[in-house]
Amino acid sequence: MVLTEKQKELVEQFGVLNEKYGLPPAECRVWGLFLVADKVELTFDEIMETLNLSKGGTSNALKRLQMTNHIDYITKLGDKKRYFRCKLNNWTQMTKENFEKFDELNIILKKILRNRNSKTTSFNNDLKEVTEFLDFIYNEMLLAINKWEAKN
Amino acid sequence: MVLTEKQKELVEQFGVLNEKYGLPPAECRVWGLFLVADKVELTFDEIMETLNLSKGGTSNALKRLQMTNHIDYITKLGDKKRYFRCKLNNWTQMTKENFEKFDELNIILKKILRNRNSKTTSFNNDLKEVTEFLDFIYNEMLLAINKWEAKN
DNA sequence: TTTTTAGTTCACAATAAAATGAACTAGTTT
DNA sequence: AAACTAGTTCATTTTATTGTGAACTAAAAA
Repeated sequence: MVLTEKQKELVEQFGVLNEKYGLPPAECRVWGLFLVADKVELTFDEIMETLNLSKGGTSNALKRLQMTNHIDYITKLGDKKRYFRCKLNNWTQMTKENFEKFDELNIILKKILRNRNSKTTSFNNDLKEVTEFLDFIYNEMLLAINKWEAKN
Repeated sequence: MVLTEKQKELVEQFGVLNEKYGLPPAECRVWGLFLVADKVELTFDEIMETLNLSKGGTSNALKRLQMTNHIDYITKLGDKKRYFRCKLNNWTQMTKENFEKFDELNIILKKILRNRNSKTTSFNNDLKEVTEFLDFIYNEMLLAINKWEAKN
């Protein structure tokens, strides 16, 4: 499979952004490839050759993308190859999970607040307000996702 | 400054969580220390000694936390030392910036969508729906933050 | 039953990120 | 001006993360 310059550029842009969130470069590129490719089903070798990855690297990236639910694969009768596909119907779920992680921080902040020395009143009040803000936002997020799901 | 076991535990928990978001361990611990400490103003040496960090490491962590607007410092007349403090009044701003980053991904997805081969109709429609969902959530987020700011 | 195909695993190499601490700067005190 | 204090910088080391490719497994074809 040959990518246009534009496709390559988009794979890299998508990659760089996701690397900022801690994904390994190879995994970002594979995910990006699925998003820009002219077809929907990609084989192991196509991915490996198009992105110039090693076998191990390709295998690892695909494994991780499956574990994180970004891709899956189908098989075809009388054909040993796997046909990998990008899943796009899981973004509300993914986003929800993102907000759960956001909430985890708040959970720790609340624990910290409960254990603080009561003498630092002003700081404690400010921290309390932060946790209330985060509670509020988290809740609004869940409402927003519900609203979207009701509409669609 | 001596931390209780509970305080140490909270620093580590806060640290591990933030490391997941890509912050260096030392920086996470310094930030955490500010959150659990029994006092609000901490000096360079207190931080360094309490967390067993090197001078360079401490300096670097403090620099980064200042750049990201999590801490600042005050000085006192006839005293060369800096008194570092954790800022808690910037969380709505921080949260807003987080959502901007979230929106960056959507911006790339929209670019990708515009460049896709029109033959993969179903995939393209799914991708379009993802971008619409992300648009919707981003917008709801901004509304939620405004709502909070109006209330407070 | 040998060979080919499709992919995984894993020891190792390459690269990148973080921490260390000695040498430095710049302000203070003596 | 010498000595001290508070913190920064930066070359080096330490540690952790990624990627590589050869050896492997397991299924299918010859």
